[in-house]
Amino acid sequence: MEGSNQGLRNLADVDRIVHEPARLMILMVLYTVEVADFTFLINSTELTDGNLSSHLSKLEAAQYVKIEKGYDGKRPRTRLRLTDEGRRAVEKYRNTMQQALKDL
Amino acid sequence: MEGSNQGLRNLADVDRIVHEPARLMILMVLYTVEVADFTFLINSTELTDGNLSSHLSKLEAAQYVKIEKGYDGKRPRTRLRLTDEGRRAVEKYRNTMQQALKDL
DNA sequence: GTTAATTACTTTGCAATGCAAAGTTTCTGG
DNA sequence: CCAGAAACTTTGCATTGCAAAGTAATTAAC
Repeated sequence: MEGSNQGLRNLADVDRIVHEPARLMILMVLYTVEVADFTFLINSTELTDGNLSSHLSKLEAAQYVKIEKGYDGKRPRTRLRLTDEGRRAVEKYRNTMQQALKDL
Repeated sequence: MEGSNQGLRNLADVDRIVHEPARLMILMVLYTVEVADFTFLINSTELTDGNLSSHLSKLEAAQYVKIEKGYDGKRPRTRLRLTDEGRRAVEKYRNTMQQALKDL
């Protein structure tokens, strides 16, 4: 078997997009609810609107979330959901971190 | 009981000193071996000497590791070890992350 | 014995990042 | 009307992590 520091080595290249706490919170919410709007994410993560917006842009650029802009009547309503790639990234991240922390 | 997003909320203020992958690797090594020298840490983390040095300085500034400079014959030898505070920080970090990732 | 290379670090330079604050646009209440 | 509020986006800036360069002492080569 490999040495017990295998989990440790994997930390060197964790996905920084996912690793950032604010984004991990966003991703965790989207992982479980499947679709959420901007306001819901503010409430569940307690991020400021500015930070939520910029993190969502990063997640979109990484192709981890899809941003669907629409309207609820006349008010803008943005809906967010994980892409398949985003879902895989979250799962990979979870495995990496759990493995690393397990034998710590 | 609290909602299941309690673990999520705790992510908002994870200890960034510990959260940084390079430093987490260093801390994990020191957590298990109790004392290590600079060269050993280069080998076990595969960080470059420059990065190891600067991360160790940060960990020292945070009072998470103690840097003991000495000599092995004529060659300089720096020994690193976790402080009690550093050990507690690692344990707290592990708990926070495991809790957050558990129900993801 | 002088030069070259290695060891063991530290410091510097810089592009990228996260957060707060300011800005924008549309809507609603009095 | 017009003063906020809602729903975002953009800007500004201090902080960071990494790579590359620098330093100082030691050993190796010739």
